[in-house]
Amino acid sequence: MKSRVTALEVAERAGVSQSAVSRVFTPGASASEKTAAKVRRAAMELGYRPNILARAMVSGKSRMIGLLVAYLNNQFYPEVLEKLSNALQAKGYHVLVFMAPQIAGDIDHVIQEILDYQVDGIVAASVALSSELTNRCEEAGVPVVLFNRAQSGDNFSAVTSDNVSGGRKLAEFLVAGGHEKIGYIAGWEDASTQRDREFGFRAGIEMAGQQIVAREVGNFAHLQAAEAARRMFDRPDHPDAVFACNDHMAFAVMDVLRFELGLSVPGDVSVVGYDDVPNAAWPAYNLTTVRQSANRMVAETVAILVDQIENQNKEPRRIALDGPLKVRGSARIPEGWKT
Amino acid sequence: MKSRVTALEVAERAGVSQSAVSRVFTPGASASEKTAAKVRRAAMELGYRPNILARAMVSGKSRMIGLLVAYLNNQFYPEVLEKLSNALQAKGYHVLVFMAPQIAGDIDHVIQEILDYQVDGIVAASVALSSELTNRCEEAGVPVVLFNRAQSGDNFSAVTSDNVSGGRKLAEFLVAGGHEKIGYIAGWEDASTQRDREFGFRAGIEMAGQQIVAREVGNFAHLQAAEAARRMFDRPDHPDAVFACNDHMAFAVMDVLRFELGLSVPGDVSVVGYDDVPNAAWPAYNLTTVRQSANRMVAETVAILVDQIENQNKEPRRIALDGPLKVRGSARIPEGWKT
DNA sequence: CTGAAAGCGCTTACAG
DNA sequence: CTGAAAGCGCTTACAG
Repeated sequence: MKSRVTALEVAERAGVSQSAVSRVFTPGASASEKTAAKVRRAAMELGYRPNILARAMVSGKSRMIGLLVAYLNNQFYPEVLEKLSNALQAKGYHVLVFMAPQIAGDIDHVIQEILDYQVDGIVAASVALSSELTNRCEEAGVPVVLFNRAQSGDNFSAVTSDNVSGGRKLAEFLVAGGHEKIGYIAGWEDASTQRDREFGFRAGIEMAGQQIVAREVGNFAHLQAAEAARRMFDRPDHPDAVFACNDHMAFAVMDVLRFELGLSVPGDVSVVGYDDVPNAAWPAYNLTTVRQSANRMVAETVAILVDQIENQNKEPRRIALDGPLKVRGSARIPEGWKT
Repeated sequence: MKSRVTALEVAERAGVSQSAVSRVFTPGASASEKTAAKVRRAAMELGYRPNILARAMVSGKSRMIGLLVAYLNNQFYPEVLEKLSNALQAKGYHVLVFMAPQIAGDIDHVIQEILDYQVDGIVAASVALSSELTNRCEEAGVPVVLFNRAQSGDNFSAVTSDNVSGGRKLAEFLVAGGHEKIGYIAGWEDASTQRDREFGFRAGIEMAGQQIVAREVGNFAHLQAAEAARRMFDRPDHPDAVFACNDHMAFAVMDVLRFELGLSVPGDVSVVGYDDVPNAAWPAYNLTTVRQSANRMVAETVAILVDQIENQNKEPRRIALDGPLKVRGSARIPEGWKT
């Protein structure tokens, strides 16, 4: 193991100064074509590549973005990670991944660790940050984007879909389908997505003069959603429709209804979800849901991050993207609602 | 944005030298309890945390592991990423993620980028590396572990399941189930997992005096697997059983059989897969498969990596973990095979 | 355009 | 145990 080639070695071989080597490898720096050629030649022969960490030290830019993520078993997040990583890669950044701890209090530690790596920005997916933490990030000059989670406070940006509107659309759809006993399976109660989707859903139901007749908590988890479905549906007077707060839970609900309780979906019960993960379109589920575009959310996230990093723009931005209803066979489809 | 607190500032406030501060924050370094107390106090008051990048420069250890990954839409990989990240986090390392480009030739560039970040090790999941690249990594003293892919060459480690044995088990299972027209849907032909699983599967089939009667290529992709299923089954003399080279493809195959071609699974056709991703156990699919334990594979990967990094152990290791057959309802179950 | 010098924030021999 | 000094591999004013 011979250690890495250094800029100084390249400089010596090319017969120029270390500064010259640096300039040739720094886009936009001034170097004559003649010098550049000599340097590039020597670098090639020696197999030289600049040490990004050293560059980061002096420039103060690590070109790393910290990503804090939970719920990787929910298909939405792998998609987000893939797209985020690709979009960032295209801009010369890379993602340093941190799994969010189960205990909310431990999240602060992890954010500190992320900061220790001198990342240029942070994306926090589906986690809440204490205001103390967002303050620390602000002091450190590290922009933070909350992804798929909103939160009060004003020193960070947030990108979500319009969860209230999405919830309302689902309510209107179920009401139009003639349902009169509508249930709701909640996500994690502290999550803004859970609260907003439920708020919009209830608003839509109440607008039609109805009430939600049953409510259980599934905490965005497969097993807990299945339990919730059992409690809600293993009884004669069960609802005739249910909104599971995300697709990931809706799949568990559909499986319980069909394979444990012998109920037909959508014959006996209409099921709808939220996210439109790839699975939702698979025939086995064919789930009616609200599309939350990972593509668009990631694009907004990257745009905000890069703007804040490269233009020192300190203005936090809140984005709530509208998501269309995807009407599919897991629910009774009212006349004229087919998409 | 006030810039970060430095060790020197802490030293001044604590009335000690910069070296003393460094020692207090370096596990195992010698500092008196008295000094340590003063330093810790000053650090706390100032909100000091060591700059990991600066530490990395002088120590030569970045505590970052580069992960090159493709196929994030295959549920196996999010699970791997989550577990790998957690296991590494527990050892004080973190994962820098790079998405593998579609074009095989571009993979070399990406590995170079990974190396530029001075990672302490590399995990390449489901991608092949040119021997030139593994040589570069070796020269740079960066251990490489191929994950879920084997390859000839001798300067890197590899962790897989025993794909040959797994393929054979599936063949024996299908033969025992009385199937006489067995088909195979291949993954990406260049992948060692594809080759090994097919090899084992064929061996098992031939051991029973049979031959594979149909073969199509699904390239490990959902859409292409669906196409492959259509070609194979949209005809009267279709196979009575099929092995899709991974679960991700098997789901697509099952959906096509049931919802497009009106075939019953397992009534008309038995379907088996490989991986045992979470979805496989869901009632909608209930897929018979070979368990490839992300947990165990990740544990081996981390053990190898950490050993090579921390003990300068240069010995490459190849691990092929045995995976049990998970017998489930997507296939006709022979007497006594229920697990 | 180019080079010598300083410095990014640490750690690590080396003396004491 | 502790401090002064050197150095990790770069970039960036500063002169020329």
